[in-house]
Amino acid sequence: MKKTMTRKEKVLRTALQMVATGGFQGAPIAELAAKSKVAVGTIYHHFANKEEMVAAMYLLCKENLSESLNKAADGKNNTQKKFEKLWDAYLDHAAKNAVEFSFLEQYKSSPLITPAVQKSAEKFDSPISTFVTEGLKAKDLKKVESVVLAEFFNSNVSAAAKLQASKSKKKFSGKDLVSLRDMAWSAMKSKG
Amino acid sequence: MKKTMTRKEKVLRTALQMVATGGFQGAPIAELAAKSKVAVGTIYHHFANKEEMVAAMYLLCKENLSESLNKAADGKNNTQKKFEKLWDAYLDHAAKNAVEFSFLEQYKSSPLITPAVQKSAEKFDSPISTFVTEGLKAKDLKKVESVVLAEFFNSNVSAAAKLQASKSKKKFSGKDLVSLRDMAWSAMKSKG
Amino acid sequence: MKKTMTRKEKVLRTALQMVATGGFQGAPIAELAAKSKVAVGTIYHHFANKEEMVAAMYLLCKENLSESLNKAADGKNNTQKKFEKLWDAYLDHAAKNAVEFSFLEQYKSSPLITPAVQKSAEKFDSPISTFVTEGLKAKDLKKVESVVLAEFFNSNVSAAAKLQASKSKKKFSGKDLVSLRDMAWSAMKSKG
Amino acid sequence: MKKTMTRKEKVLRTALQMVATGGFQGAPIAELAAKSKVAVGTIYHHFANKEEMVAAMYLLCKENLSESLNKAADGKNNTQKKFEKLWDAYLDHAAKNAVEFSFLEQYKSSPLITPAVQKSAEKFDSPISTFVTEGLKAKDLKKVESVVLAEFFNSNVSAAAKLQASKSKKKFSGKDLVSLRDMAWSAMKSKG
DNA sequence: TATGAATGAGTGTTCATTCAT
DNA sequence: AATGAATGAACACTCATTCAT
Repeated sequence: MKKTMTRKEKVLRTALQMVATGGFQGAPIAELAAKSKVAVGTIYHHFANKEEMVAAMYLLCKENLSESLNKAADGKNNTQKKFEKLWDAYLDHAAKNAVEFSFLEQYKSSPLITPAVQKSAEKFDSPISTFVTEGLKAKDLKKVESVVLAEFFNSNVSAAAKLQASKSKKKFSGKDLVSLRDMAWSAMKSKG
Repeated sequence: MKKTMTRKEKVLRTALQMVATGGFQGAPIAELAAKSKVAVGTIYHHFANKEEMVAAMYLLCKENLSESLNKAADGKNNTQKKFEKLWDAYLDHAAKNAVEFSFLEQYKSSPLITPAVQKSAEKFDSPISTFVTEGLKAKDLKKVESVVLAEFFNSNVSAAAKLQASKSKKKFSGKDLVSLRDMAWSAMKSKG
Repeated sequence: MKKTMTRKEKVLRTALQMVATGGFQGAPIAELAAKSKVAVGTIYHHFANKEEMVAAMYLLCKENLSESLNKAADGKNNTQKKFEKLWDAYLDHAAKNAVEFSFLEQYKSSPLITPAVQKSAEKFDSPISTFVTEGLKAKDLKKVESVVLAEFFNSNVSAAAKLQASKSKKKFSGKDLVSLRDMAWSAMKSKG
Repeated sequence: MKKTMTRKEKVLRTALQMVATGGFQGAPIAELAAKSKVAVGTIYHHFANKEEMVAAMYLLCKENLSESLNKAADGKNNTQKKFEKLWDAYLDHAAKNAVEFSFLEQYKSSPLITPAVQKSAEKFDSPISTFVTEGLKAKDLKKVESVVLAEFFNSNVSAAAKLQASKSKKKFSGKDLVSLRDMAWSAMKSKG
C-alpha cells in the first residue's frame, strides 16, 4: 500500500483484502478498523454505513478495471484484434489485482448489490459496450442484441479469469486460457 | 409443497425459498424454523449446523438439476442435438425451479462452499462431462481440455439462465436466449 | 465395565466417566445416552430428571467409598492404627476409583448438591464418625467437637487424595503423602 | 458498590455476587448485563468471552486475599505468631468478603480453571509460601516439602473458612474454629 | 476530523425434557 | 420397558451503529 494513501483509501484497501480472504461475513467493521489502524468512528465519518462503503469498494474496482480496458481498447485495430486486446487486458488486470477481482465476483452475485449501485456503475461498462457497438457496425460480430453480446463477453472473460486464479491448484494451463479466448471469439464473430 | 414431505425436506424447501428471496443473511434459523412450522431444535436434530444444512441444500439442488440433464441426454442424438437438448433442459429446469437455481448461483460464488462439499457434489457433473467426453471422441468438439469445455458450457448456460430469470425486468427475449445457445455452440463445435 | 450391568448401572458408570472428564457441563443427556448405548427416553425411565440421576451417582460413590472404609475400620486396632488404616484405605480407594473420586470432588462443591441429598448421604459418613467417637472415648483424640474432628479428617484426606491424583504431573512423591498423614495425626491426637 | 467504579469493575462485582448466590449456571451473561446496568456488548468489550471474565474474577479475588494476607504477614513475629496471624487474617477476610470467598471455592474445584490461569494466579500465593520457607529455615516447621506444607495450610484454613461461613446454620462455634487452628499448628510445627 | 467505549437487537447453537410409537 | 424424533426456552456471542469526548 502506498504511503500517501488517505485514511479513506486505506480503509477501502483493507476492506477489499478482507472480503477477498473471508467473504462479506469475514469483514466486520471493528476488525476492519483495527487492521486499517483507524478508529471505528472514523470509518463512519467517511461512509454513511457499511452498505455505502461496500458500494464505494465496488465502484473503485469497476473504475480500475475500466481504466485497464480503456487502455487496451486504444489505438486502431480491427475488431478481432480489439477483442483479443480487451480479453487479455481483462485477464492481466485480474491477475494483478486478485483482491479486487475476488471482491467483484462476490459482490456481483450477492444480495447486497442494489439497482441504484448497479446503475451508477454502468458508466464503467463502456469499454465493452463500445467494442460491441463498433464491432456490430463493422459487421464483424454476430447480429445479436448488443447487450447480449456484451453479456456474453463479460461472463466468458470473467469465467476465464476465475480459472486463471485457480490455476495453481488445478490443471489449467495458459494454453487453456487461450483456447477459451478462441472459443469466445468463434462465438461472437459474424462469419465462419 | 407436498403433504408427504418429511420435516427434513420441509426445512430444506423452506430454506431454499428463503435464501432465494433474501440471500444467506435473510435466512436465520429461528425464522426458518417458524416458516417450516418446526422447532429450532428439530433443525439441529437433522443437521449438525447451518453450514451442513446449506451443504445439504446444495447437494439437493445439484442432484435435481443432474436428473433433469440426464433425462435430456438420453437417447441417440448427434453431438449438436445433444448439446441443444442439454442446454434447453438446463434453461427449462432453471425456469421451473427458480428457487433452486437462485440458491445455486448464490452458493457457488459464496465463501460458504468448501472443497469437501465441492468434491461430494462432483458426481452430479456427469451429464455435462459425459457429453463433452463423447463429443470429443466423435471429433465434434474443439480439441480443448475436457474440463475447459465443460466449464465453458456451464458458465454460458448458467449466464443464459440468469438472463432468462431477469427477462421480465429487462429487454431480453426468447430469441436472445437462442442466440446465446447458437453462440455457445459456435464456440464449442470443432469445425467451421 | 461388567457385562452383567443393568442399563441403569451402565448409564451411571458412563455418566461418572463423563463428569470426571469434562465436568457437569460435559455430560449432556443426549451424549450420555449415545455413549451408554441406550435411548434418551430410557434414561428418563430410570431417573425422574438429571438432578436425580446426579444424586444417584453421588449416593453410589459415597456408598462405595464407605464400604472401603468400613473394611479398613474392621478388626481390633488402637486409635492411631485405625487412623492410619482409614487414611490409607481412603487414598487407595481414591486411586483405584479415580473417576468416582473426581466426581465426588466436583459434586461436593457444586451448587447442585441439595440439603435433602446431603441428608440421605449422611449414613455413609459412619466409618469416620464412628472412628472419631471411639477415639474421643478412648481419649486418644483432642477434646474437640466430634463433627469438627470428622471434618478435619475428611478435608485433609481428600486434599491428600487430590495431590495423589495429580502426582504424575507435579512434584509430589509417596513420601509426601505419608508426611501429610503424619501431620494429620499430629493434629488429631490428644497429647504431645 | 462504590460509585466511582468503572463499568468493568461493576460487572466483575455483580458477577461475583451472582456466582456466589447461584453458581456458574446461575450467572448468564444477559442477566449479568441487566443487573450491572450495562449492555451485553459492553461485557464483551471488556472480556473476550465468559471464560476470560471468570478468570479475571478469579485473579481479582486472589489478589484481594493476597493483600489481606500480606498485611498480616508484616512485622516481626515468630513463626507460630505469624501462623496465627495469617490464619486469622484469612478467616477474617473470608468473613468480610463472603461473596469472593464463595466464588473462589467454586472456581477452584470446577473444570473451568485452566493451567494457564492457575499459572498466572501463582504470584498471589506468595504470603503463604514465604511463611513456609521462612518457617522451615528457622526450623520451626516440620521437615516436609514446602509445597506440601503450603498445601496443608491452604486446605485447612479454607476448610475452616467454609465452616465459619456455614456457622449460623450448623452447630459450629468460634471456639471450634480456634480448635481447628490449633490442630493445624500442631500438624505443622516441628517439635513436640 | 478522529476516537473507541458503549449499545442491544439479532444469530447460531445447546440441551433437559416430552411423547407417540 | 425402551426408543429417538421433536420441542423451545435459554444461552453465549456478534456486530453495525451511535455518541460523548
